[in-house]
Amino acid sequence: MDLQFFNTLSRRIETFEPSEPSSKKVGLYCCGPTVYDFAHIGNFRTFLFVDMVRRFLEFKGFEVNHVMNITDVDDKIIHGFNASPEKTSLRDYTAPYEKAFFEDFDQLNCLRPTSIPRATDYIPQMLELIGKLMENGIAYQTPDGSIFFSIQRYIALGGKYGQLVKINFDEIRVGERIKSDEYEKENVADFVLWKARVPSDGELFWPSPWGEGRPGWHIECSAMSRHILGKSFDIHLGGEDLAFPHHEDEIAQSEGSTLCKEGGCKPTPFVRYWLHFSHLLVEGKKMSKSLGNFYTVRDLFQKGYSGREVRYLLLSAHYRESFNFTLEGLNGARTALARLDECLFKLRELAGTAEPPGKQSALVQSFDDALSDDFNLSAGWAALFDWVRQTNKQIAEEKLSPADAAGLLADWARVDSVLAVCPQKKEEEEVPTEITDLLEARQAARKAKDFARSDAIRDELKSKGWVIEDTPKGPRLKRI
RNA sequence: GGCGGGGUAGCCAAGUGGCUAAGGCGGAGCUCUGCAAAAGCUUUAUUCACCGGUUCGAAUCCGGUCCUCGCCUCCA
Repeated sequence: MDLQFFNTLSRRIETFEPSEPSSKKVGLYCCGPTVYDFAHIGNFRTFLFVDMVRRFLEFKGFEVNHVMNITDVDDKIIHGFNASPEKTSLRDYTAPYEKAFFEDFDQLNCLRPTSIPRATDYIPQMLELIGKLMENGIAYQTPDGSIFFSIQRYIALGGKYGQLVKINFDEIRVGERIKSDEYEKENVADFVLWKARVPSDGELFWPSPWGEGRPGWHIECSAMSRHILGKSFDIHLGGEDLAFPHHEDEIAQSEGSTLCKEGGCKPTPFVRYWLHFSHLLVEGKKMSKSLGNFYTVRDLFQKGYSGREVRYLLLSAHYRESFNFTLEGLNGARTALARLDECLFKLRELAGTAEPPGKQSALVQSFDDALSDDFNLSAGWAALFDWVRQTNKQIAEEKLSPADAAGLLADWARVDSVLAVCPQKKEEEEVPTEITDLLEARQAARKAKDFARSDAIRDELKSKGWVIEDTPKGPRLKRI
């Protein structure tokens, strides 16, 4: 089954075809973190979905050029930097947040993007793009020195504004929802490409043909994506809130630069498919610090939850539906994954060193079908858990040969190349001799039918963090 | 005010015209066990916010009502 998903551009589900079908190469861009604070679980819902999309494209045999930018200059960063006691360099200020972001990123088992450009490394490319827009007469300078994008002139030259969101300019309530801007732009919806230097910026500014200043927010993504992926690429993803104005403005800047000032040129389409991810609710409410339902990923790690548990939960629902994140749900994730682990453990035990037969089970097919249908992860998980139940049954009935088990494990590996919830590294820690001694003592007590003593030892082990399961093959220790 | 999502079991969540309304958590029952288990199996919505309508047939389509969330401002 071909991959199909909802394209915000057409507002309908489309079959995905890369621009170069023969090469199977896919260019993918996602707006990355703004490094001024630790990323919260809402941010990571998006990054997790991006990772899932990338992994599934690879599962489908595509070769993905995955670009994720780092926004390391914006209002919040500038304010934070100027308020910080040691103003060494902007990079020194953002580096710890960037580092923390990737620690979280790795914990959640996200694959590193192919390229991770930083905004401040692409100022020349941004200036070049702004220059092109100035040349086309689409951008203009205000008396304070800032450069704005003129939506009116962009449209006059043949550009399309409002590709992602239907905009009715007459209905935008000026002053009520849109703050009257400190800059003197010609039109309400015009947006800034270059912000002229102001005293509060301190020492943070870059030179430009139009005076000292710093880039507007939207221009970085246009400049970086164009530089790395080209004027036109396949998929752009991000949170739903970014559709307007950020993504819309990216389109305007990028396509505007491909117009010609005399008019009559057709714009080169910026992106062929847009994917937007819905937001998260936490305990039924919008996440906010004042409500006390605001979690960074590290908060959850500190509460003892693992990356794979967070990953499972955040990836358990459909990407276009808002998802209600709860701690109760996270506990549920733990139980569900433990059941999966149990099944895999038994399969590994059974498979030993046997070779898989090489034929694919129904699991991979139904998983593929589920995700191919607009990334229906819920259906994907359902397929997986159906498989777990069936597998458990077959194990219990001793119907599986080692080769069968190896085959099932191979199918699982295929599915997990997308889900990525397999325990990272080898989490199987060494069992301390103290614990194995206790286990042996308990076995001796059981053999002597001294059950009071054996149960006491079991309780002691539990208090030390180990639980015993008596299986037909003997006792098994599990870490709590 | 404009635009766009939702309302499915105790909770989370698929399904968008027709087999028994997925799956996960929780609960219940059972099995293995000396007893247990964070082990396994089974079970758990005559019903899909409400009211009308279309249809042989609707959770799914149409009209209305109520509730809820998001975007239009920095925002995943």
